[in-house]
Amino acid sequence: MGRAPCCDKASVKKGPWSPEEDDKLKSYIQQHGTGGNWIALPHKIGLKRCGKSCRLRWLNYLRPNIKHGGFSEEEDRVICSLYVSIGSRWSIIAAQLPGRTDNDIKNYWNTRLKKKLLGRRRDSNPNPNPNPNSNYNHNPNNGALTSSALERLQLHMHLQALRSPSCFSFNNNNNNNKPNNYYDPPGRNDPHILQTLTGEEATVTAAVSPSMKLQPDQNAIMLEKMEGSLGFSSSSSSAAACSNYIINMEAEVLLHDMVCGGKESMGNDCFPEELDCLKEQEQGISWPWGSGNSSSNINGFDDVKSAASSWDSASVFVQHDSVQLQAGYFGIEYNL
DNA sequence: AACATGCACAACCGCACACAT
DNA sequence: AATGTGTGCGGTTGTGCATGT
Repeated sequence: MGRAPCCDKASVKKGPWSPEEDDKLKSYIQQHGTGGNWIALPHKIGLKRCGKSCRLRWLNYLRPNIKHGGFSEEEDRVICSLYVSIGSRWSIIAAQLPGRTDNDIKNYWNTRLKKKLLGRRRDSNPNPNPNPNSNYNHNPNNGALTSSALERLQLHMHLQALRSPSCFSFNNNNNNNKPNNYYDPPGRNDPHILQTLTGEEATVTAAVSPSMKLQPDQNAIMLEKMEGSLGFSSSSSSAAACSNYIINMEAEVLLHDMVCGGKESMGNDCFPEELDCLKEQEQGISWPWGSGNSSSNINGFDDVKSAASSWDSASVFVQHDSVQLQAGYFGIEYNL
Protein backbone atom coordinates (compact mmCIF):
# COMPACT_ATOMS: atom_id res chain seq x y z
CA MET A 1 0.00 0.00 0.00
CA GLY A 2 1.42 3.35 -0.99
CA ARG A 3 1.47 6.35 1.24
CA ALA A 4 -1.42 8.78 1.37
CA PRO A 5 -1.16 11.76 -1.00
CA CYS A 6 -0.13 15.04 0.61
CA CYS A 7 -3.19 16.82 -0.75
CA ASP A 8 -6.42 16.26 -2.65
CA LYS A 9 -5.10 16.35 -6.20
CA ALA A 10 -8.56 16.85 -7.62
CA SER A 11 -9.14 20.14 -5.82
CA VAL A 12 -5.73 21.79 -6.09
CA LYS A 13 -4.72 24.09 -8.89
CA LYS A 14 -1.75 23.12 -11.01
CA GLY A 15 0.33 24.91 -13.59
CA PRO A 16 1.86 28.38 -13.66
CA TRP A 17 1.37 30.68 -10.71
CA SER A 18 -0.56 33.91 -11.18
CA PRO A 19 0.77 37.22 -9.81
CA GLU A 20 -2.12 37.22 -7.32
CA GLU A 21 -1.12 33.81 -5.98
CA ASP A 22 2.49 34.94 -5.75
CA ASP A 23 1.45 38.04 -3.80
CA LYS A 24 -0.66 36.04 -1.38
CA LEU A 25 2.07 33.54 -0.67
CA LYS A 26 4.87 36.07 -0.46
CA SER A 27 3.11 38.50 1.81
CA TYR A 28 1.92 35.76 4.14
CA ILE A 29 5.33 34.17 4.54
CA GLN A 30 7.02 37.54 4.99
CA GLN A 31 4.59 38.38 7.79
CA HIS A 32 4.10 35.02 9.46
CA GLY A 33 6.78 32.69 8.17
CA THR A 34 5.94 29.22 6.94
CA GLY A 35 4.77 28.08 10.35
CA GLY A 36 6.81 24.94 9.92
CA ASN A 37 4.06 23.24 8.00
CA TRP A 38 3.86 23.66 4.25
CA ILE A 39 0.92 21.30 3.93
CA ALA A 40 -1.30 23.49 6.11
CA LEU A 41 -0.08 26.79 4.69
CA PRO A 42 -2.20 26.99 1.51
CA HIS A 43 -5.37 26.43 3.53
CA LYS A 44 -4.46 29.25 5.90
CA ILE A 45 -4.13 31.78 3.10
CA GLY A 46 -6.86 30.45 0.86
CA LEU A 47 -4.67 29.17 -1.94
CA LYS A 48 -5.89 26.19 -3.92
CA ARG A 49 -2.38 24.86 -4.19
CA CYS A 50 -0.56 21.83 -2.86
CA GLY A 51 1.76 22.60 0.05
CA LYS A 52 4.68 21.17 -1.86
CA SER A 53 3.90 23.48 -4.74
CA CYS A 54 3.87 26.48 -2.38
CA ARG A 55 7.19 25.45 -0.92
CA LEU A 56 8.74 25.10 -4.35
CA ARG A 57 7.37 28.42 -5.53
CA TRP A 58 8.74 30.19 -2.46
CA LEU A 59 12.15 28.55 -2.50
CA ASN A 60 12.76 28.80 -6.22
CA TYR A 61 11.12 32.06 -7.13
CA LEU A 62 9.62 34.27 -4.41
CA ARG A 63 12.30 34.01 -1.74
CA PRO A 64 14.33 37.23 -1.36
CA ASN A 65 17.76 37.54 -3.00
CA ILE A 66 17.11 34.90 -5.65
CA LYS A 67 19.15 35.37 -8.80
CA HIS A 68 17.84 34.18 -12.14
CA GLY A 69 19.85 33.57 -15.28
CA GLY A 70 23.09 35.33 -16.13
CA PHE A 71 25.46 32.76 -14.72
CA SER A 72 29.00 34.10 -14.51
CA GLU A 73 32.15 32.32 -15.63
CA GLU A 74 33.06 31.84 -12.00
CA GLU A 75 29.70 30.24 -11.29
CA ASP A 76 30.16 28.02 -14.34
CA ARG A 77 33.51 26.95 -12.99
CA VAL A 78 32.12 26.16 -9.54
CA ILE A 79 29.21 24.18 -10.96
CA CYS A 80 31.48 22.28 -13.28
CA SER A 81 34.01 21.50 -10.60
CA LEU A 82 31.38 20.35 -8.13
CA TYR A 83 29.55 18.26 -10.71
CA VAL A 84 32.75 16.42 -11.53
CA SER A 85 33.42 15.85 -7.86
CA ILE A 86 30.03 14.98 -6.45
CA GLY A 87 27.69 14.53 -9.39
CA SER A 88 24.13 15.76 -9.54
CA ARG A 89 23.77 16.79 -5.92
CA TRP A 90 22.21 20.06 -6.93
CA SER A 91 21.26 21.19 -3.46
CA ILE A 92 24.89 20.94 -2.33
CA ILE A 93 26.07 22.75 -5.43
CA ALA A 94 23.45 25.44 -4.90
CA ALA A 95 24.64 25.90 -1.33
CA GLN A 96 27.99 27.06 -2.72
CA LEU A 97 26.37 29.68 -4.96
CA PRO A 98 24.52 32.35 -2.99
CA GLY A 99 21.23 33.34 -4.57
CA ARG A 100 21.06 30.30 -6.79
CA THR A 101 18.58 27.49 -6.32
CA ASP A 102 19.09 23.82 -6.97
CA ASN A 103 16.35 23.88 -9.59
CA ASP A 104 17.96 26.80 -11.38
CA ILE A 105 21.36 25.14 -11.44
CA LYS A 106 19.89 21.85 -12.52
CA ASN A 107 18.08 23.50 -15.43
CA TYR A 108 21.13 25.53 -16.35
CA TRP A 109 23.30 22.45 -16.35
CA ASN A 110 20.90 20.32 -18.37
CA THR A 111 20.08 22.93 -20.97
CA ARG A 112 23.23 24.94 -21.43
CA LEU A 113 26.33 24.29 -19.37
CA LYS A 114 26.57 20.61 -20.22
CA LYS A 115 26.44 21.37 -23.92
CA LYS A 116 28.82 24.26 -23.56
CA LEU A 117 31.41 22.12 -21.81
CA LEU A 118 30.98 18.81 -23.56
CA GLY A 119 29.97 20.15 -26.91
CA ARG A 120 27.97 17.12 -27.95
CA ARG A 121 25.58 14.52 -26.74
CA ARG A 122 26.83 11.01 -26.64
CA ASP A 123 23.72 9.00 -25.87
CA SER A 124 23.21 8.59 -29.56
CA ASN A 125 26.21 6.30 -29.66
CA PRO A 126 24.67 3.02 -30.78
CA ASN A 127 27.48 0.80 -29.63
CA PRO A 128 29.42 1.95 -26.62
CA ASN A 129 31.31 -1.31 -26.36
CA PRO A 130 33.02 -2.27 -29.59
CA ASN A 131 34.09 -5.63 -28.30
CA PRO A 132 31.22 -7.74 -26.93
CA ASN A 133 33.66 -10.47 -26.01
CA SER A 134 35.42 -8.25 -23.56
CA ASN A 135 35.12 -9.47 -19.98
CA TYR A 136 34.75 -5.91 -18.85
CA ASN A 137 31.25 -6.06 -17.49
CA HIS A 138 30.81 -4.15 -14.29
CA ASN A 139 27.39 -2.83 -15.23
CA PRO A 140 24.86 -5.62 -15.69
CA ASN A 141 22.42 -3.39 -17.52
CA ASN A 142 24.26 -3.24 -20.81
CA GLY A 143 27.91 -3.20 -20.00
CA ALA A 144 28.19 0.56 -20.51
CA LEU A 145 28.73 3.27 -17.96
CA THR A 146 25.68 5.21 -16.90
CA SER A 147 25.10 8.49 -18.70
CA SER A 148 25.85 10.44 -15.54
CA ALA A 149 29.13 8.65 -15.04
CA LEU A 150 30.03 9.15 -18.66
CA GLU A 151 29.23 12.83 -18.51
CA ARG A 152 31.45 13.23 -15.52
CA LEU A 153 34.12 11.17 -17.18
CA GLN A 154 34.03 13.27 -20.32
CA LEU A 155 34.06 16.46 -18.32
CA HIS A 156 36.89 15.15 -16.23
CA MET A 157 38.93 14.45 -19.32
CA HIS A 158 38.02 17.77 -20.84
CA LEU A 159 39.17 19.67 -17.78
CA GLN A 160 42.30 17.60 -17.47
CA ALA A 161 43.14 18.31 -21.09
CA LEU A 162 42.72 22.02 -20.47
CA ARG A 163 44.79 21.90 -17.33
CA SER A 164 47.57 19.76 -18.72
CA PRO A 165 47.68 19.77 -22.53
CA SER A 166 50.68 17.48 -22.57
CA CYS A 167 49.12 14.65 -20.65
CA PHE A 168 48.49 12.67 -23.79
CA SER A 169 51.96 13.21 -25.11
CA PHE A 170 55.38 11.79 -24.45
CA ASN A 171 56.91 15.23 -24.85
CA ASN A 172 57.37 15.77 -21.20
CA ASN A 173 59.23 18.93 -20.32
CA ASN A 174 57.89 19.55 -16.88
CA ASN A 175 60.40 19.20 -14.14
CA ASN A 176 58.51 17.32 -11.49
CA ASN A 177 59.31 13.70 -11.01
CA LYS A 178 56.04 12.30 -12.31
CA PRO A 179 55.68 10.78 -15.74
CA ASN A 180 53.73 13.07 -18.02
CA ASN A 181 50.97 10.53 -18.41
CA TYR A 182 50.48 10.45 -14.70
CA TYR A 183 46.95 11.38 -13.77
CA ASP A 184 46.46 13.51 -10.69
CA PRO A 185 42.88 13.03 -9.70
CA PRO A 186 41.22 16.19 -8.43
CA GLY A 187 41.05 16.10 -4.70
CA ARG A 188 44.43 14.54 -4.13
CA ASN A 189 46.79 17.37 -4.86
CA ASP A 190 44.10 20.00 -4.71
CA PRO A 191 42.04 20.62 -1.59
CA HIS A 192 39.40 17.94 -1.67
CA ILE A 193 35.92 19.15 -2.40
CA LEU A 194 34.42 17.33 0.56
CA GLN A 195 36.87 19.03 2.80
CA THR A 196 35.94 22.36 1.28
CA LEU A 197 32.26 21.76 1.75
CA THR A 198 32.19 20.38 5.22
CA GLY A 199 35.33 21.64 6.84
CA GLU A 200 35.88 18.26 8.42
CA GLU A 201 37.69 15.32 7.04
CA ALA A 202 39.09 12.26 8.67
CA THR A 203 41.97 10.67 6.86
CA VAL A 204 43.60 7.34 7.49
CA THR A 205 46.59 6.32 5.47
CA ALA A 206 48.00 2.88 4.97
CA ALA A 207 50.94 1.36 3.23
CA VAL A 208 50.18 -0.17 -0.15
CA SER A 209 52.05 -3.07 -1.57
CA PRO A 210 54.32 -1.90 -4.39
CA SER A 211 53.72 -5.17 -6.20
CA MET A 212 50.11 -4.30 -6.86
CA LYS A 213 49.87 -3.67 -10.59
CA LEU A 214 47.38 -3.92 -13.34
CA GLN A 215 48.41 -6.44 -15.92
CA PRO A 216 48.92 -5.32 -19.55
CA ASP A 217 45.80 -7.12 -20.73
CA GLN A 218 43.76 -5.22 -18.19
CA ASN A 219 45.17 -2.01 -19.64
CA ALA A 220 44.04 -3.08 -23.07
CA ILE A 221 40.53 -3.92 -21.90
CA MET A 222 40.20 -0.61 -20.13
CA LEU A 223 41.45 1.33 -23.11
CA GLU A 224 39.22 -0.52 -25.51
CA LYS A 225 36.23 0.20 -23.34
CA MET A 226 37.10 3.85 -23.03
CA GLU A 227 37.50 4.27 -26.76
CA GLY A 228 34.08 2.79 -27.32
CA SER A 229 32.39 4.80 -24.63
CA LEU A 230 33.95 8.12 -25.42
CA GLY A 231 33.96 7.81 -29.14
CA PHE A 232 37.64 8.42 -29.79
CA SER A 233 40.15 6.14 -31.38
CA SER A 234 43.78 6.02 -30.52
CA SER A 235 46.94 5.49 -32.42
CA SER A 236 49.24 2.93 -30.87
CA SER A 237 51.56 5.53 -29.43
CA SER A 238 48.83 7.69 -27.94
CA ALA A 239 47.19 4.55 -26.62
CA ALA A 240 50.34 3.74 -24.74
CA ALA A 241 50.64 7.28 -23.48
CA CYS A 242 47.05 7.39 -22.39
CA SER A 243 46.73 4.02 -20.78
CA ASN A 244 47.69 4.96 -17.27
CA TYR A 245 45.65 8.12 -17.38
CA ILE A 246 42.65 6.24 -18.64
CA ILE A 247 42.95 3.44 -16.16
CA ASN A 248 42.95 5.91 -13.31
CA MET A 249 40.04 7.81 -14.73
CA GLU A 250 38.07 4.73 -15.57
CA ALA A 251 38.58 3.13 -12.22
CA GLU A 252 37.38 6.20 -10.46
CA VAL A 253 34.22 6.55 -12.47
CA LEU A 254 33.64 2.86 -12.45
CA LEU A 255 33.59 2.62 -8.70
CA HIS A 256 31.60 5.75 -8.32
CA ASP A 257 29.10 4.32 -10.75
CA MET A 258 28.94 1.17 -8.75
CA VAL A 259 28.52 2.86 -5.41
CA CYS A 260 26.27 5.73 -6.32
CA GLY A 261 24.37 4.35 -9.27
CA GLY A 262 24.15 0.73 -8.44
CA LYS A 263 23.97 0.35 -4.72
CA GLU A 264 20.23 -0.04 -4.69
CA SER A 265 19.79 -2.40 -7.58
CA MET A 266 23.04 -4.29 -7.72
CA GLY A 267 24.23 -4.52 -4.15
CA ASN A 268 27.77 -5.64 -3.63
CA ASP A 269 27.89 -8.12 -6.47
CA CYS A 270 28.73 -5.39 -8.91
CA PHE A 271 32.09 -4.71 -7.33
CA PRO A 272 34.28 -4.48 -10.40
CA GLU A 273 36.40 -7.45 -11.27
CA GLU A 274 39.30 -5.17 -12.01
CA LEU A 275 39.53 -4.45 -8.32
CA ASP A 276 39.79 -8.07 -7.36
CA CYS A 277 43.51 -7.49 -7.31
CA LEU A 278 42.81 -5.86 -3.98
CA LYS A 279 41.68 -9.18 -2.63
CA GLU A 280 44.61 -11.04 -4.12
CA GLN A 281 46.94 -8.53 -2.54
CA GLU A 282 45.09 -8.37 0.72
CA GLN A 283 47.94 -9.90 2.66
CA GLY A 284 50.22 -7.16 1.43
CA ILE A 285 48.00 -4.35 2.61
CA SER A 286 48.04 -2.88 6.05
CA TRP A 287 44.40 -2.20 6.81
CA PRO A 288 44.45 0.83 9.06
CA TRP A 289 41.02 0.39 10.56
CA GLY A 290 41.47 -3.20 11.64
CA SER A 291 40.82 -4.75 15.00
CA GLY A 292 42.90 -2.14 16.77
CA ASN A 293 40.64 0.65 15.61
CA SER A 294 37.45 0.71 17.58
CA SER A 295 35.82 3.24 15.28
CA SER A 296 35.63 0.85 12.36
CA ASN A 297 35.01 -2.78 11.69
CA ILE A 298 36.54 -2.82 8.22
CA ASN A 299 39.22 -5.46 8.36
CA GLY A 300 39.90 -6.43 4.78
CA PHE A 301 38.76 -6.64 1.20
CA ASP A 302 35.42 -8.29 1.87
CA ASP A 303 34.54 -5.66 4.44
CA VAL A 304 35.52 -2.90 2.02
CA LYS A 305 33.35 -4.52 -0.61
CA SER A 306 30.46 -4.80 1.79
CA ALA A 307 30.79 -1.27 3.09
CA ALA A 308 31.00 0.16 -0.43
CA SER A 309 27.29 -0.22 -0.88
CA SER A 310 26.65 2.39 1.78
CA TRP A 311 29.41 4.85 1.02
CA ASP A 312 28.46 8.25 -0.21
CA SER A 313 31.50 8.62 -2.34
CA ALA A 314 34.33 6.47 -3.50
CA SER A 315 37.25 6.72 -5.82
CA VAL A 316 39.85 4.19 -6.77
CA PHE A 317 43.14 5.33 -8.20
CA VAL A 318 45.01 2.52 -9.87
CA GLN A 319 48.53 3.43 -10.85
CA HIS A 320 51.22 1.21 -12.24
CA ASP A 321 52.81 0.77 -8.90
CA SER A 322 49.99 1.22 -6.46
CA VAL A 323 46.30 1.10 -5.78
CA GLN A 324 44.75 3.85 -3.79
CA LEU A 325 41.19 3.79 -2.57
CA GLN A 326 39.43 6.87 -1.33
CA ALA A 327 35.98 6.22 -0.01
CA GLY A 328 33.78 7.19 2.79
CA TYR A 329 30.73 8.80 4.14
CA PHE A 330 30.10 12.31 3.02
CA GLY A 331 32.58 14.60 4.65
CA ILE A 332 34.65 11.81 6.08
CA GLU A 333 37.10 10.17 3.80
CA TYR A 334 39.43 7.27 4.13
CA ASN A 335 42.55 6.85 2.08
CA LEU A 336 43.87 3.37 1.62
C1' DA B 1 2.39 33.47 -43.06
C1' DA B 2 2.15 28.92 -41.24
C1' DC B 3 4.07 25.21 -39.35
C1' DA B 4 7.85 22.45 -37.21
C1' DT B 5 11.51 22.15 -34.19
C1' DG B 6 14.51 23.37 -30.44
C1' DC B 7 15.36 25.65 -26.26
C1' DA B 8 14.83 27.55 -21.59
C1' DC B 9 12.48 27.61 -17.67
C1' DA B 10 8.84 26.57 -14.31
C1' DA B 11 6.46 23.21 -12.15
C1' DC B 12 5.24 18.52 -10.98
C1' DC B 13 6.06 13.75 -9.41
C1' DG B 14 7.65 10.16 -6.73
C1' DC B 15 10.96 8.52 -3.66
C1' DA B 16 13.80 8.59 0.53
C1' DC B 17 14.70 10.37 4.78
C1' DA B 18 13.92 12.47 9.37
C1' DC B 19 11.10 13.00 12.95
C1' DA B 20 7.01 12.56 15.87
C1' DT B 21 3.76 9.60 17.91
C1' DA C 1 9.83 -0.98 17.13
C1' DA C 2 6.37 0.24 13.94
C1' DT C 3 3.81 3.52 11.66
C1' DG C 4 2.37 7.97 9.85
C1' DT C 5 3.50 12.50 8.19
C1' DG C 6 6.09 16.43 6.40
C1' DT C 7 10.10 17.83 3.99
C1' DG C 8 13.85 17.77 0.74
C1' DC C 9 15.70 16.19 -3.34
C1' DG C 10 16.59 14.73 -8.15
C1' DG C 11 14.46 13.40 -12.34
C1' DT C 12 11.05 14.41 -15.57
C1' DT C 13 7.40 16.80 -17.94
C1' DG C 14 4.77 20.77 -19.61
C1' DT C 15 4.57 25.23 -21.65
C1' DG C 16 5.71 29.32 -23.97
C1' DC C 17 8.94 31.61 -26.82
C1' DA C 18 12.48 31.87 -30.50
C1' DT C 19 14.24 30.30 -34.61
C1' DG C 20 14.33 27.75 -38.87
C1' DT C 21 12.08 25.92 -43.04
